[in-house]
Amino acid sequence: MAVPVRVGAGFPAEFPGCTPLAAEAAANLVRLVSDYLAELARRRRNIAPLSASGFEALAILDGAAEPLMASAIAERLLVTTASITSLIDTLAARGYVTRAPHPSDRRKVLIEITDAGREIVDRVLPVVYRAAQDAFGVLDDEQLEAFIQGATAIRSELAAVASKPPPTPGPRVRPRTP
Amino acid sequence: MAVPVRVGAGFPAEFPGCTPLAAEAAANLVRLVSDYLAELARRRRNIAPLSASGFEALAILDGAAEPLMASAIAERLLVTTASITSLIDTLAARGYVTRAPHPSDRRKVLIEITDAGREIVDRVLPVVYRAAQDAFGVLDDEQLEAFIQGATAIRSELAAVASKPPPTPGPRVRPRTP
DNA sequence: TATTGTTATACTCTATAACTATA
DNA sequence: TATAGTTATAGAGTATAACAATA
Repeated sequence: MAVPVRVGAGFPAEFPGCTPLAAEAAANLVRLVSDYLAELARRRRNIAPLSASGFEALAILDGAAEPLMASAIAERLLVTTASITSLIDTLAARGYVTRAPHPSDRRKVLIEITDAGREIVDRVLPVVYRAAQDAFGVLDDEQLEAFIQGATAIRSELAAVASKPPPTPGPRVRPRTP
Repeated sequence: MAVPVRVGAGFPAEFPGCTPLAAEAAANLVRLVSDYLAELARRRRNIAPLSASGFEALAILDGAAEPLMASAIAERLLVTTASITSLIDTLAARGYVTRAPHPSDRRKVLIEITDAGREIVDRVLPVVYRAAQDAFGVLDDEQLEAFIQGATAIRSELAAVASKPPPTPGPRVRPRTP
């Protein structure tokens, strides 16, 4: 039985700018997602020796239902085009994608998923969603909807602060050590 | 304004084993934590050129209030002792920790945080908790407590399934593409 | 023999910068 | 000049395996 991550009694004195509940919610969610992603990786490992980005790129290509430019995949994965090149190299070497020239603009390369690649997606997606159900299915619909709404509200706030310079909070009030 | 990640209308037919809300809650929380960690990394970058593991190791040493064995840090960070060696190398090169021989067992090495290391912790912790407050402070206490309890319940379930062999879910019912 | 830590090595992921070839 | 992609290079992070020193 897992136990919540909690801050100590001295926390409000040490960090007056943050409520214990905000710090605890952040810590518990980071732990949860870390554990969840580890379980996902464990279940995926039996399917193919691909990185999370590799599986995700295949799922993107499968969902697009048409070949995509390398830069389109880079955008969705939030990585540089240079990083995509080596990722595509790996996927192509395993036979999961092919490169084809763009018909009208010869600078561009179209990435197309192969049948073997689609088979990987067909096997991976049920595993991913089975894990989601196994884990998050312990909550009821109302709780899940509250998670979704809460997560969205926090992400909105994060998007707002991400464009500002990082704030310089007040100093830590280091507890005296006896 | 961020928008919730939602699955499509065809989801229940395609993945009968998973409810849309479970899949959506998982996706939204992964996105949230990813965004949150990115914001944390952005704010930490102004303090010292250290990795997340580096900051965490310093915080562990600071919190322990006494020198720790290398293996103790490895345990808490969930990495091998070989990985800790190079992490400690980095921290020692920057003057944030020192290695000292264990007084009675000469196989062991005690890692001690320096004043410079403590200064880093003193500057990093307020930034971390300020970010937690900025982001999670948009929810009220009741919502935050629900997050903490829900995250703990899910982590318990994850701990339970982690020891079992990964399940092999039913096949995906691929939607017909026109 | 078992334990602690280090070294050697390798692999993945990602980034920046310079480059090619188009447009 | 600008764009799409590749190559070259580098660095972080982590792992496994072999090893040395010590218990």
